[in-house]
Amino acid sequence: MKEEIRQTSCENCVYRSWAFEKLTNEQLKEIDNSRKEYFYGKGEVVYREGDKVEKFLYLQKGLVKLLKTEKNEKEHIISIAKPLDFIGLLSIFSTQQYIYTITTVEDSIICEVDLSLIKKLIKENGDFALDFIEKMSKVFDDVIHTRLSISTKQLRGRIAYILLFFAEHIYGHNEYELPVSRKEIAQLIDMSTENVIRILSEFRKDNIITIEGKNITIHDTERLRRIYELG
Amino acid sequence: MKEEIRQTSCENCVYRSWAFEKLTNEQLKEIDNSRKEYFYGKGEVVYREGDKVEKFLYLQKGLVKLLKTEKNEKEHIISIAKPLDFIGLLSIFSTQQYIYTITTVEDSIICEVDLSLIKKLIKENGDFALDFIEKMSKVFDDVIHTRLSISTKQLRGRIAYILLFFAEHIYGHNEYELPVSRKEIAQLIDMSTENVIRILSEFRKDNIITIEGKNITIHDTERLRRIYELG
DNA sequence: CGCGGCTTTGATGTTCATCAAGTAAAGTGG
DNA sequence: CCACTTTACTTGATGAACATCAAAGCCGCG
Repeated sequence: MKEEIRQTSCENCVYRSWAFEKLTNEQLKEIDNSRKEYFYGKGEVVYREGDKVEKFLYLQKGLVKLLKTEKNEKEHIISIAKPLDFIGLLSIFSTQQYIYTITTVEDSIICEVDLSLIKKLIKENGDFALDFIEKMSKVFDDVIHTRLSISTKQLRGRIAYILLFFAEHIYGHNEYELPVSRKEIAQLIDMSTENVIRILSEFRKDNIITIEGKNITIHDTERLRRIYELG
Repeated sequence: MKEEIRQTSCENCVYRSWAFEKLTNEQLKEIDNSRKEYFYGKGEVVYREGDKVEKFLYLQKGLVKLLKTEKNEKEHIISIAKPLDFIGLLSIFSTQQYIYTITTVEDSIICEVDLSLIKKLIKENGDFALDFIEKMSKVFDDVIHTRLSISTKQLRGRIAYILLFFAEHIYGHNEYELPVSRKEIAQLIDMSTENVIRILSEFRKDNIITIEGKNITIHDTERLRRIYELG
């Protein structure tokens, strides 16, 4: 279901005013020429652990997850990325191979640019390079902050976190359709699927949220935030 | 006990052949001029959460820890850095203030360079910029990999990890003096101090290690590695 | 319509933090 | 240098938090 498409040009892309802000028009054109744009249906694998890193990827639309398979076969979700998050960036500059698997969790559009071109532009354009470093730094900070938030909290706090994460970071609404299964939530925040369900039910009984299948409505954001902060 | 010293020049520094490999002699001289070198005794605070970020730091000698204080007052160690690890790097390019506290765990020598100078050199020297990005990427990968290893394992696996970490990553010997207290180990790998002690004792009873106060000797590396890998 | 995956709830057992209490080691002031 | 205080270390006992197991309903899909 992966298929190449070409809807927009780089000039009008949201990334223009973000990652590629510092590029000259010439340089942006180079990107646009090297670039391939792909549509992926929900649940498709974009790259697999061990695949060779040759492309710089960015998510134009949709939602993806980065996951790692443990030695004991368990899958573990590192992070969920939306457009304007770098994806796959965690390793592309330091290893030859992907160390995470990237999978879509919603229909997505992903652009690929030759990594060698990005490297060339970093060398050529100092402002771009510095901007790039600053954005990398921010992304990494976020990931580490998140992992730390999760690992130091107990289950109720983690569920509160993930509910707020989708509401505030991903959708910007208190009412949304969960793009992931209960099991995926469990993999993301280090707990068992059963307990994800149990605690969601608790929150429902306490009138903090409403659940109808995948549809979540948060009624009491403040209370949820307190639960998150107190762990 | 912090005091300014000046032992070496950048030209002979180990960093020369690492972070600053791609700089010209001219540029390296700029670094050397801007640079201040400090000695810190064991246990001193280098920077505190909330301090303004103005300097790029690197550890020339010694060992430091990065820690974060939770809302509930608990301290949590993010990572332990040795020379050639970037320190404080996790945030210096994305925030105005340190989001971690940096403390020495052994006597250390730390160099400071104006961050604005590093930024200037990144803009001027593309090879340096790219090299810098690659090294950042690697450091971040390591931190994330470590956090993930720790959070998905149970206590025995975590203790095995930390014992191997010091043996292989920090000291390169199976016999070493622990630079941190049991409590600090607990803060680093998310468990209670009591259980750190209990599991160390178990490993001793099983003849995997010998403990004499702070002195650790690993007898059965392979068994430790199995414990680490199986969780 | 039946099969497999997702969801839900209850019951059970394990892992782990916490509490308590005591010993050893390491600073601190006179 | 010794009494004193504090901090680090250690072991056992208890209970809470959580994973795991089991069983059943639900839903989408071939």
